[in-house]
Amino acid sequence: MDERALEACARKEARMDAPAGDQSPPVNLAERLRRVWGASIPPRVRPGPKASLSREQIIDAGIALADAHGVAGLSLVRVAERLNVTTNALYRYIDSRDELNVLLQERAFGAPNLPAASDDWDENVKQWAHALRDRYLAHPWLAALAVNVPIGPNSLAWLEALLDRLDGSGLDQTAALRAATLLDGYVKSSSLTPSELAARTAPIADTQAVTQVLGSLLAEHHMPRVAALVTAKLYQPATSNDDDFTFGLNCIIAGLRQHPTPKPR
Amino acid sequence: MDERALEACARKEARMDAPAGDQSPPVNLAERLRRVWGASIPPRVRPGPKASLSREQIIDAGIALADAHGVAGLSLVRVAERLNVTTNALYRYIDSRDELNVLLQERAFGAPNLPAASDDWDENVKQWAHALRDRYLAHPWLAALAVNVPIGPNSLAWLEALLDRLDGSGLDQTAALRAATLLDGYVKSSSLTPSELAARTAPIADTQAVTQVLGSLLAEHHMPRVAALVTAKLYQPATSNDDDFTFGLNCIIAGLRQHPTPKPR
DNA sequence: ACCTGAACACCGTTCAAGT
DNA sequence: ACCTGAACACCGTTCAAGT
Repeated sequence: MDERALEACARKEARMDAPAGDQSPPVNLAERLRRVWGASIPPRVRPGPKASLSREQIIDAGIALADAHGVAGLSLVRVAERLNVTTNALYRYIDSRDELNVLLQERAFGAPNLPAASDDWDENVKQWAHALRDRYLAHPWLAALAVNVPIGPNSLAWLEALLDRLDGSGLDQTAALRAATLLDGYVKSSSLTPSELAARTAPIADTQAVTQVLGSLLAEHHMPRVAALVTAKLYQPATSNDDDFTFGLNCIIAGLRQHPTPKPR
Repeated sequence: MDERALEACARKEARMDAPAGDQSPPVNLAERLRRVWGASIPPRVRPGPKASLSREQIIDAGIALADAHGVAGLSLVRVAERLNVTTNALYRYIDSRDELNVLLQERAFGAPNLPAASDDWDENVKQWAHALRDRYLAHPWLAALAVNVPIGPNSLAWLEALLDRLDGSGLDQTAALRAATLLDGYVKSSSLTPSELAARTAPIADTQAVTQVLGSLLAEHHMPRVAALVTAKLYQPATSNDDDFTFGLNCIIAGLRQHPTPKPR
């Protein structure tokens, strides 16, 4: 009898029996924090063969892969392939796929590089938003990457920079955090390209037939406004227009200016 | 020599050779449109054994699964398991995993049920936002579901309803669409719970040690504002506060009211 | 027309070896 | 200490059968 098979089977049973058997083994967050922040730690000299890889190389490969093939094309297997290594070897350098996501996000965000702040807090915030958006546009997969609450130095530095620029607005701490969340979420969601959104991306090629069919369906179900958008070719996912972005951004900032506390600029 | 193996190999080669070999076989969108909208089509009487399943049953199972285990726990395998059927059998009813996502989204959104509109367009829009948010809160996985541009009757009905309620604002068609996109995106992104966000959800249990470590890292790197949030326990992902949502919503609407064209309410 | 069984091309992760 | 080989538990999808 194969002991290994039995063991695996037992493991599976345990998983199925678990009351809310979703949670993976708890991640040691404190440990990950140190790992993610400690990128610049000099490689310790250790006995045994020296490493053939480095975290930086793994990140490089991941970025290249994602840039070329999107989130869907990113996997540990492909990263390893690109580095001429077996997949398992990567686990000497990273914890899990999840940690790779965090590292890629950190690299793609980079440290915030903003134009010098002026006296207008709202101008400063707009600059921040455009700068962050540039990062998203440079890496279309970035907004689609599955990552938990930000814990890396770069993501947090962007948040810090925003809070700094919101200081001039006169919003109290709670309101400032809410404003920051709103702005951050807006930049991210407005940078989400539909091609990255769906796992299996479908070329929406046959627009002719589609608008035809959709148009009659919408008429049939009495949705005149959406129908108007479709026939006016306004309902096009592809065009992530820059004017669209500015519209939303201006709207949010105008709204913030309206908030009780802020002083007029 | 095994013909099958050869064939598969050839297929793989073809995939690898493809210039931008990401795209899956193009989805026939017009066909999917008909399938997604035609839920109420009476089952045709056909020769052969009658179906043991229905699209509705598959959707039921998918919803139950996602409600219980989140996006990560949703798969064709599990759906089939729950219906006492092999995975392959599902392909008699649905096109692909992608189509299942669309169907689940449609079901979870449901047809918009809104309180009667008043004279205040901004009040009407707020009601819309809260109603949609309720749908997201009822199905925490909904905001995390990977779905392309909305094409189903329910998603589009929600959009239609919003555009209808924006009519009173005096915004022109372009501005109204932008406002709708902004509002829709805000409701979605503000409903995204971090537990659904990351593929392998990590229980951020050891807050004690984490805030400790993070605090000193932030001090070291001169991020006083973020540090203040952490020590003030404000930087908690869990609490998707209702006041937070209202803040952002009010802000957006106040901003819209500021827009050149709209008439004051 | 439906469902199954078998096979395929992927995934992330773990463990026992080799050096 | 590092890397490989082998194995595992998943995924979605296709195809040739059976009824």
